[in-house]
Amino acid sequence: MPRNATPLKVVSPVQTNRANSRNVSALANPKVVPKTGTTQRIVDSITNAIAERRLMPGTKLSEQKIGDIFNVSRTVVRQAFNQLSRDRLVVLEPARGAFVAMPTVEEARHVFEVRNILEAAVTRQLCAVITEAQVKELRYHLQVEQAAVAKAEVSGRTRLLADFHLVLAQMLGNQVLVEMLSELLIRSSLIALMYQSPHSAEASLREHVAIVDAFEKRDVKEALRLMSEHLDNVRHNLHADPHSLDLAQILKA
Amino acid sequence: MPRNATPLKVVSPVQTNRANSRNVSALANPKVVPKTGTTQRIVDSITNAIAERRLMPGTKLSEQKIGDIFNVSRTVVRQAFNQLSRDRLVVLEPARGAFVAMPTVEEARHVFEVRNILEAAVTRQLCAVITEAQVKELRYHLQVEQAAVAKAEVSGRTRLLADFHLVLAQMLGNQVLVEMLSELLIRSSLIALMYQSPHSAEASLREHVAIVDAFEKRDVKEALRLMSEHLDNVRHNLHADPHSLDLAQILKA
DNA sequence: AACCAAAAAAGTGTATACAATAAATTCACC
DNA sequence: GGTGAATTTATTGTATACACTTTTTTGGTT
Repeated sequence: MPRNATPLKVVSPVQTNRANSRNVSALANPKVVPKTGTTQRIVDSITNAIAERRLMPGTKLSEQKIGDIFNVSRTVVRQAFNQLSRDRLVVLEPARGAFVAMPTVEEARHVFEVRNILEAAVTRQLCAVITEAQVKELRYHLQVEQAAVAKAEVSGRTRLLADFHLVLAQMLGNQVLVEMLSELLIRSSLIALMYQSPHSAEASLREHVAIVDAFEKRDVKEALRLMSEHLDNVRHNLHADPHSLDLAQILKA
Repeated sequence: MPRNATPLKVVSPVQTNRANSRNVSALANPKVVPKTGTTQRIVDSITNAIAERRLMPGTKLSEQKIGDIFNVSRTVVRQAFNQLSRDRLVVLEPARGAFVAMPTVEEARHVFEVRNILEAAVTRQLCAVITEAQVKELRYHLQVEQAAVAKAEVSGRTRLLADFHLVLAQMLGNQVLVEMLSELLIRSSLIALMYQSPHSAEASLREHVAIVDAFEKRDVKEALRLMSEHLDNVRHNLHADPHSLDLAQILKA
């Protein structure tokens, strides 16, 4: 599928970028390596890059280039790719390499359906047990979202808006649930990116506020309705044609 | 946590076991290698071994030994371990190695809670759209389960009983849902194994039959009740003390 | 100039080598 | 004889080498 792969061009690798120097540091400073999760750092970096729209769907990820950027060997990069492919953020084509995933409309629908199932359950359960302190915590989160939206901070904004849903799940104290929802949220952001949801950040934020209001009133019925509506709004505003994005990109070049 | 690891002893590796011959075949027959998913074969093999109770929780998995068994290098084994750790079937301890996971009681509770959420949704949705043909398919599956339970076929039986739940999800046609539930089912079998659920296979089968009956009558309310009860039965029969298993094993040796 | 075949280049798949860390053993000492 | 530090052994973490596959380039032909 990713036949027409856009060339790799990571915008900002977060890293001390003395790249294209092929492992000189290995001997230069033998003890400076952080040692804790070099492979995880790569996974996080690429995950962030995708979530923050710096890496476009279909982009080919070369093992050598990524390895050079992070000053590690292909072995480590390959491990990172394997993790990312388990998260469905990249697809591994045998003997061809790793590409940023391009979810189909069907897959997108399925992801949102499962999100709906999980988040409805979260809403129902949380409404029954939420405390005053937790409501305050949510209000604070909304303030942070507000700030990000106001500043037109595109990169962090998507992240923050998704985080809202994660915070709700975390309040139930079920780690398994949090992990699964987390995976779905990351995939959702990739989907939103591919199908360029026109659902504005402002609208999302408004809906989040309404949901917290319902939580505060312990109004389960209302909370469920709002949450379902919120997800529907995001889902239904997806363009059916993913190529609208690709073509725009291609025409620029 | 897996300080006291039982020594590795895979019962039947399914494989042409000319093991402990360190990659002689690499030159001997250069084209005979199946090429398609050598790493996946290892993942499946270990997954099966865990699900069928041939590999006990806490068992240390040595890269070299596994590699010798399958006649591959540690590189491939390591990839397999990474996948397995994403499925939570093995835990990777830095610089110490891979161990078959030992889920805590808390984790077990969380897994069953999420299963409950997902399977309730499956039951509700499927009840609304299930066809005659699908009911027949379920009846057939019950027959296969029956046969496995009757033959006291311990290894395949657990697998089959879990498969029932997966088939239900598959009938909704949502691949994302199937994958997530699949992960939870594998973890459930590991949990059942660790905490030695006394819930008998016969009881599970009876409950499956009752659930299909409710499906046939399109009785959503009844189906939901039965499914929830079924999961509760499995969950509540878990022993709180996982060491009962470990000690029994240790005392034998 | 367009098209196809063959050669070259680049990139992935796996094995192996070596360094770093943890486990096991030895041996001295109490 | 038991305990603990030091050494030895085993095992994991990472880099690199090489085989094989895919992609690109090149050069000849229509």
